Amino acid sequence: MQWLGRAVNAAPVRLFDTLKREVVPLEPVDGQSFRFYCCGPTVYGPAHIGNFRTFVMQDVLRRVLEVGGMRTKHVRNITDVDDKTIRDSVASGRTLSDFTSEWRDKYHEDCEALNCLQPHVEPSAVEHVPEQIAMISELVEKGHAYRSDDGSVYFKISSFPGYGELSRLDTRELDLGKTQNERANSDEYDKDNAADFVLWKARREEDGENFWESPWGQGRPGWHLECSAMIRKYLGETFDLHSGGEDLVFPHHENEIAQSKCSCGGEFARHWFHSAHLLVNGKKMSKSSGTLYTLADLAEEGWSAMEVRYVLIGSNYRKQLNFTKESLHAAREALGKLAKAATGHKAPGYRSLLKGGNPGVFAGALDKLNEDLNTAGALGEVFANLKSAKSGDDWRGFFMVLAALGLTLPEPAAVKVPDDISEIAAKRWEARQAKDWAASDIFRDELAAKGWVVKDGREGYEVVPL
RNA sequence: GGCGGAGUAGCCAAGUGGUAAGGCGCGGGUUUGCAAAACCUGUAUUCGCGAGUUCGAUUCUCGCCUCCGCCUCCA
Repeated sequence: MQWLGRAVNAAPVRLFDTLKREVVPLEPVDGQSFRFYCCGPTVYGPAHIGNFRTFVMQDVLRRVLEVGGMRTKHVRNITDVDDKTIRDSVASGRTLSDFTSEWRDKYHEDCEALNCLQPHVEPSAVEHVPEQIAMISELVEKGHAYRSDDGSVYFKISSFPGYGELSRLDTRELDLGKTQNERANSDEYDKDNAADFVLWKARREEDGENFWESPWGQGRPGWHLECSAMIRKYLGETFDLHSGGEDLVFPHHENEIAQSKCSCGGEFARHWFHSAHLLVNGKKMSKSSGTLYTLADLAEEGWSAMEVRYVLIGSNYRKQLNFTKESLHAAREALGKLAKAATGHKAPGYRSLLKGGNPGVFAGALDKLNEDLNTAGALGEVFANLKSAKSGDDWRGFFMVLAALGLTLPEPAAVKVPDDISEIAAKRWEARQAKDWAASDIFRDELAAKGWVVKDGREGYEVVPL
């Protein structure tokens, strides 16, 4: 095992495996590094906080593994060719790459603001079309896929007995009758079986110039296949873990398993990690109800990305999270409390924390994280032990937990106070010294009217924005 | 209709077969000219409802109620 340091007494990291439906220990299959794949964003618009719940939890998983002493190889793709990216780029009169690169860059900015570690590899779907064509060819050759009359290629589900294992399709009841009718009416598909899914989509008028040459004619790869091809290239036929939002279990991940196992064999993903969706005010986010928040939306209201992150890790990843403004406020207060408690203690760099060590009174918090990423439990442990943190080990442990959670503490207000404001504040202080309470109160009201509030201390005062 | 998940104090939320972490909010106190801030402190005899198993259940079993999500190339 290529262990880095390991936290003293740290338990091995265990995680709920969506496929096995139980909490299992995570160990790298190659004994070197834990290799995992995350389904990344489709870059056709700004990512919303629901997307980021998934990405942040994946980031926490990686951090917990690394802080626990394990090496990782993290691959997360960018989906930059699919129905939506093509549709919207054509509509805006821009080239696909020009259009998607704008949103990809914005997404990167958001990831950085949320303190998400960069994946080691971030492959773009559009740059791996040859790999995808090669995989489809194999599937056709092996009898797992067929070309339809219009030049599309479909995966033949009946050729893969294992289909449906991840999503328990055997106990599900696919409403095939309904599906078949819809498809028949839509005149869009030409499949042997209604459940067969597309690997290669034949070129259509509305796709514009977005097509590639293939053995089956001009067209473009199907969405499900992109991930399979990139995984094969960067992680191989058998790797440690695959993750994404819970909505991807079926059909996306189910289809990936079918494609990958049928084309190249191997075990594919040994473990599956899915995070539940985020709700806003108790309901599914939606544009129409105005609850589809982006980081930019929340920043306009004064909320920082770190406050958002705190909310996102505030509850169990397997449960739906109800996001509210009140929870953002609670996050702000909690982060401020942590920052205050840690005053005078400098956070070591992330890499230096990976050397392990004795986490002192915060060992329990790390244990919580190691047991199925219990982020809420870990935060509870942190607060419960905050007052008893004394030694160097204790504070190192404190920062190990924060590093595993990916939290950074707010700097003590580095706000610039305008001259006129500080002048009024100074006058108020003078009045107070002279015990001229009437004048003092007038100055205080004046400051409040301009949006500032004074905090008095024993030796002096501080002016902060309201 | 099928599948999955959830119901714990005003809100968010952890957890366990042995009697409820933590955060926000709120109450009280110290401090303050009064506030704010800060600090101290209090805050669920009870874990949706009803049975059952057990010495004992919030935690296990069964039934019921309510809510949410998925089954449309939405993380």
